[in-house]
Amino acid sequence: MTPIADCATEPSPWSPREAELLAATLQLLQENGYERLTVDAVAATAKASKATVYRRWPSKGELVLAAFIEGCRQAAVHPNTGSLREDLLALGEAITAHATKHSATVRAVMVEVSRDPALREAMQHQFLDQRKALIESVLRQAVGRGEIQAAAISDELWDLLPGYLIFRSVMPTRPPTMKTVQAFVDNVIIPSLTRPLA
Amino acid sequence: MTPIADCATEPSPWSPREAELLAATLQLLQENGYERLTVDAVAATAKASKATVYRRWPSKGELVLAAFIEGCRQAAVHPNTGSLREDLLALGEAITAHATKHSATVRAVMVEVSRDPALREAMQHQFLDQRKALIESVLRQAVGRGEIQAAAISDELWDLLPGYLIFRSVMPTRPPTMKTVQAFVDNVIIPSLTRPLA
Amino acid sequence: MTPIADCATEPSPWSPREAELLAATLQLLQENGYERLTVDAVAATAKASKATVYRRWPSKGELVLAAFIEGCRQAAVHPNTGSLREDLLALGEAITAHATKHSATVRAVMVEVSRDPALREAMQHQFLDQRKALIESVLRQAVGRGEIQAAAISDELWDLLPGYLIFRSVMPTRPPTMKTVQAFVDNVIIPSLTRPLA
Amino acid sequence: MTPIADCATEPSPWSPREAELLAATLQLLQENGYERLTVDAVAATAKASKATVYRRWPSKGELVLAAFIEGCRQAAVHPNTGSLREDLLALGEAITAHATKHSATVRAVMVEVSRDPALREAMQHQFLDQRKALIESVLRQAVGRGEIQAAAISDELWDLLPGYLIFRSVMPTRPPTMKTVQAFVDNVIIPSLTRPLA
DNA sequence: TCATAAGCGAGACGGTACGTCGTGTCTTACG
DNA sequence: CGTAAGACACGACGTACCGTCTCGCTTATGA
Repeated sequence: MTPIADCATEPSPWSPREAELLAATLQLLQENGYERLTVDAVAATAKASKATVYRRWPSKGELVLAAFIEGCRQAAVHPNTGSLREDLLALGEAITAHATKHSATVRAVMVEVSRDPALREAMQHQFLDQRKALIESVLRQAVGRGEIQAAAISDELWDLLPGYLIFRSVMPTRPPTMKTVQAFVDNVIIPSLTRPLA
Repeated sequence: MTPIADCATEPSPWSPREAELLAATLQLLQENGYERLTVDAVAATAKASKATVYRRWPSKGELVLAAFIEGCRQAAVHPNTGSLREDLLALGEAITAHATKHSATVRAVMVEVSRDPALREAMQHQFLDQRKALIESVLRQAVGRGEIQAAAISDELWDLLPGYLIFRSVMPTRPPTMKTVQAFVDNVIIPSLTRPLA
Repeated sequence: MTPIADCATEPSPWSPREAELLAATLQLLQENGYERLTVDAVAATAKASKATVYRRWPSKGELVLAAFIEGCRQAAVHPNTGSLREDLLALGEAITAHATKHSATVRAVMVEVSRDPALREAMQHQFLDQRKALIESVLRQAVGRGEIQAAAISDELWDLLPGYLIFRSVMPTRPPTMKTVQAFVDNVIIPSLTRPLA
Repeated sequence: MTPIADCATEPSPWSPREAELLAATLQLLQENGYERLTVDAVAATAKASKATVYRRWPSKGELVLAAFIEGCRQAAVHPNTGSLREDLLALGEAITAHATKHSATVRAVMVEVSRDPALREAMQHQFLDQRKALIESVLRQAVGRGEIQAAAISDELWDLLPGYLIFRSVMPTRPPTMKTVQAFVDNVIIPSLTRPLA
């Protein structure tokens, strides 16, 4: 079960200094959560000034979203194991690991994105589109291998795997585990993808 | 295996005055989101004073959680249609309607609950436990009717239906619709519950 | 130098319960100063309820003034030593002792009285008039004994002795002492009263 | 024995912005008294924000004391008429005018200074020391002119003139007038300073 | 002897100011 | 010119106190 990052991860659009600021943001989000994250603290941690931060990201929300997307970009995986089940497990585990580690960030992003259409836009184009493409590519490969039928691929429910796992990460009472991922893949996704179609 | 559809929803633990405050909170949350909700505005809307609010709920987070739970309690449904599919659809649609309407509140609750163990506790005992019991009762009824096997009921994934739908409500880019619910029930949950078991 | 309280001190106009409340007020004023005095604390100290306090004295200001006046009434002296100097020393020392002990109360009374004409009125009739009469009686006795001329008695400066001593009590940097009183009587008041008149 | 009448009043320690804030404070104190003065109103009057006020003066008490001291500094007089009586009248009238105009501030300062040792300290070094020096210089000039004996200068009663006049200003029932000052100087202070010494 | 009312304790309530903190804008001085 | 430092206006937070009020409980008389 070796995830293979052959897929060209597009390069970071950020200068080294900007990457530092985003990393500081991510770290502080992880430590303190969103509400206790202050732009002052981000600047101080990166030994920068608030103006430097605001010059790039005109609001706390944009900063946090940028940090989130950059964090996801860095942690991106492109499993290609030759088996649908293995691909899904790899993907699920990667998502679980990252979302659990950065659950505070995910919650913050949900809040901020819902408040600002521009952020929604950015989220869509800089993150969701890629993720959807990734999942569809995994499924199409499985179709190619004859594991599932093409008609089983749903546009409505393409985010089933990440959606449920992120829900679980974001609910602080029951963070997902590897057992969760396995049960979800074996008992939900595979049955759904291989169900008899009308 | 007693039907519970009409089971007495436990009574509100709040005095009329408190209910007013929670209703005002819920309404303002819906209108403005969590960050733009001010305790002053809650008090003003309910023609109360800030002190009156803080006497009950010592922080904005606790107020919002209480309002959320009370809102869920009032909107609670206990479907008992005699068919698993219909029960799940009814449940899913109720969850979707409520979560879509109150998505800002749900996001806020996720953030607040993750910050305070006491809120986590309250969330668990005053909300999640009931919801889990409700879903298990729906499934057990289906077992009683022979629609599914008892072994298909999973403790790990009991929140599959609400989890995914709430994820969709909370991601502002793709709110769930009735079509989403139907596809999810027919193509994911039912296949999962009726899959061949080892 | 024996101060003699032959002068009929008029009886307290307060019931025992009211006297308790005023005593509690006075004590708390002494301990905490005016700003940290709360009506709640007064009620609690006297094991009464706020309503009981407010029924008698409709505001914190009136309560404090009443407590002040009652305190002065209880500590009143009427020196009659047969010597002007001794009378003045006795009076000055009594004033000094009381005003030093209750300086916080005096400050509070000044503030409150200046804010409310009704309190000003009460202060005038229930306190200042008596005090003025007392001092004039001491001076008139001295006139009778031939110690000073009647013309030396000034209506403009009748409060010279209490005025300066209270000023000193109320300025927290230099509370008056017995030495202050003696110097003031010997070097200021007596020279003033026995100065050559035009 | 150098005349100090025209001595350079030490410059204001405040920036223009700070002076504005203190002026606003002083004006509002005069209009509303201390209790009805709000820091919000001070900030609003000076088109500043509360934080700006609190950055300089960490409490309402410190703000008010600073405003008082600055007000006194601006109104300071250094009489040098060549005659003790005239000097004292000038001083007394200046004190009376200022203390009458700002009686609410004086009362507030007494209360606040008595509550906080740091304020007491500030009051002592930034105000009382100067005032004592001023009076002693007036008296020493009179000694130089042979009007009074050096031994008549008392360290215990140096604040006789301001003390009584401020007492009168602060008691709202009998504010001092020019007649008061004249009577006090002629009938009390001069007799005291020119009394036969042992 | 009992009830009916007056006074009381307890304490919730609306209101208002406090002092704190974070955001996003701006200016100043350095490199 | 970009940056670090940090002041500033704004506005919400959570706390405290005032003066009003509504509850029951007691107690003290009048039927």
